[in-house]
Amino acid sequence: MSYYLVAPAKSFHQSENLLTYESELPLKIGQIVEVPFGKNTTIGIVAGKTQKPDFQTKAIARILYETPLPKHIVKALFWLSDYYRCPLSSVVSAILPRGITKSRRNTSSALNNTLFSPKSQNPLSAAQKRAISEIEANPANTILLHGITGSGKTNIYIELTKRQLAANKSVVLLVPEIALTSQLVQNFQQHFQEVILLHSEQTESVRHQLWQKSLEADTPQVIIGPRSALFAPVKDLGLIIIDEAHEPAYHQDQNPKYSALRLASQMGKTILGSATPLVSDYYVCKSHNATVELSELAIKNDKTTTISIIDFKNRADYTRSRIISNPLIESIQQSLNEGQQSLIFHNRRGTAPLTICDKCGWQALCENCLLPLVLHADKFQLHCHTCGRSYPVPTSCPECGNASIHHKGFGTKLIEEELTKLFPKAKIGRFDADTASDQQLNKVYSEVRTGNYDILIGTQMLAKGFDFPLLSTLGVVQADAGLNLPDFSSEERSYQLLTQVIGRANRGHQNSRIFIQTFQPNQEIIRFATSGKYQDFYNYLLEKRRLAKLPPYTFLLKLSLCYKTEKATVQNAQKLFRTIRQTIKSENLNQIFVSPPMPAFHERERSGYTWQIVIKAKTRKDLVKIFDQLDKTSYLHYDFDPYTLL
DNA sequence: AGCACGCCGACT
DNA sequence: GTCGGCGTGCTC
Repeated sequence: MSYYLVAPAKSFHQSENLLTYESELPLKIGQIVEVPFGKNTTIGIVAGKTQKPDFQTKAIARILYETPLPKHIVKALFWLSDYYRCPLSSVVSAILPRGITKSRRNTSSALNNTLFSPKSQNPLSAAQKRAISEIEANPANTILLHGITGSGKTNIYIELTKRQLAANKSVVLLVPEIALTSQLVQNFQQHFQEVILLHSEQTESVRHQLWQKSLEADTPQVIIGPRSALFAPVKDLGLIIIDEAHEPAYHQDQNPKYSALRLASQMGKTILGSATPLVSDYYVCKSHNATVELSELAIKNDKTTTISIIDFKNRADYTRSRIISNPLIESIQQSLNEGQQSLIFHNRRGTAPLTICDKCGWQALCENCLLPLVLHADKFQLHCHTCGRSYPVPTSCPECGNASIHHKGFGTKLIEEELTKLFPKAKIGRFDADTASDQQLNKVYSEVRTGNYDILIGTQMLAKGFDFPLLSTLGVVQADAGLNLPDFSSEERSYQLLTQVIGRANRGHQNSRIFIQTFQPNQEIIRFATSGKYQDFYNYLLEKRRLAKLPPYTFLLKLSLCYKTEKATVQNAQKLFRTIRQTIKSENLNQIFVSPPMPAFHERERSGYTWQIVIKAKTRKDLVKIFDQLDKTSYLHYDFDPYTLL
């Protein structure tokens, strides 16, 4: 009889806790087994052999797969639960596909998701060749490929992948969202026969079968998918490529909370591709001499682009419309006359984001979240964009009874109304989460591309990955929207978004005119994004981070407490705060900065009250030390290296 | 984490 | 009483 340590998919809070089971058959590390657990059974991953313990053991029920998980996946299992202090069970559940115990009927058509149509690769430019040899010569494990939009990062990914396959190694390519990057996906499918595409619209059965296919394959694989594609059990993982590595989609915000960038770096050689890297990632890679710059356009471009910044406060520019400036209107007209497209970008859905009473100051808030409700005039409803509830539009104030209800601010639906009035003959299309929920995202995508539209209105959905060959006018309605959120990453996200939007017009198809409307025309971020100078932005933000003791100069831990009542929340938050201070004192820790408890930005989410405490530390080790001494209850939520503090 | 259990204050 | 909210213990 042998004894094995098993990491179960259920219910253990402490990360080191493995369970011991007995087995007649020999087991291999990484094998997936079904084991008895309490009154039920669960699945688990074999973690190692052990001695007979001094307690009664139960026998392993069965081996689910003969083939064990590859080493890099087993390593990821323990690294994740240790680094992020999350339950081992939550990691096991994330690594294994849903419904792994079920047997699947083989529907091979669903599995053949590749559309291999061999196509010769565009020849590599000199700059691309140089970038590839720099990457290959660099001994660092994680390399940041900093390449502007249109510099041809895709070509580099394809070449690196070819070389890995030739060496019999597998490649995992992470993309933020499959639908929006489908040009990249199509390019890969044209070059590689073995591509396995993973995405959120696949059924449990298809995902399970694709997982099994890569577990049992004996040839190297190319996997394309979202952050969870890192858990594809490929043999001989040679390279992980993370495209648009600055995207928030690479941070999972439910347990196991993790950053796909950090995890990838632990699993193997990693390339981070981005035009606008996160300053923390750039800083870390730079300090390891692991950045590769690609600043030349792949295709020479003789078209001109002009950028005008238009002050929202200068009302003389807004005589024809309250929200679309005269120069932008004139440019749209010119594009219409010349049979070209205009793109109007605004990152706020709905008609109006505030509904208030002018007499008594009452404001329409969601009963659930206490956040402002957004008017959707076409449906004649108020919507909560946080929890999705909808309410009727009040005609008189529920507080004072006066009929002085007003809707303030503007969203994409109001912009659509406005443009329809200004250009009654133009074909106008609005693309945001409201239109995408009706239709499929992919359908929206093809509609935009084949586009019979004269004017496109959209949120950040349209800012990413789309190529508009006919675009000659680009308007950003309010570039400083979202810039002043009380969060350390809001400037960085505004910069990224604005850079991406501007990139839509900079593709060299047409001479194009860009109009940036803003209340803050001299704000640094707006200046850096419109001038396209990443280094200036980087230096500016890095200095701010240093002064504010924020990443990359410190590590962050966000603790939040959520109870049903405000009283319980505040009391427990204060108790938590005292415990933290005591730990710092008794452990004699230095350079730790603890914020006092404060209401979270989304204070009322999950129909409870949330307060939070943020700890900054010079070393991550100290953060872990403090965390490990706290009483863990199900009311305490925690996030190491949080992406935002909201 | 998720579940069972038992304790406690608040309310019909 | 009894119900909702909360703390505690348990899982090889």
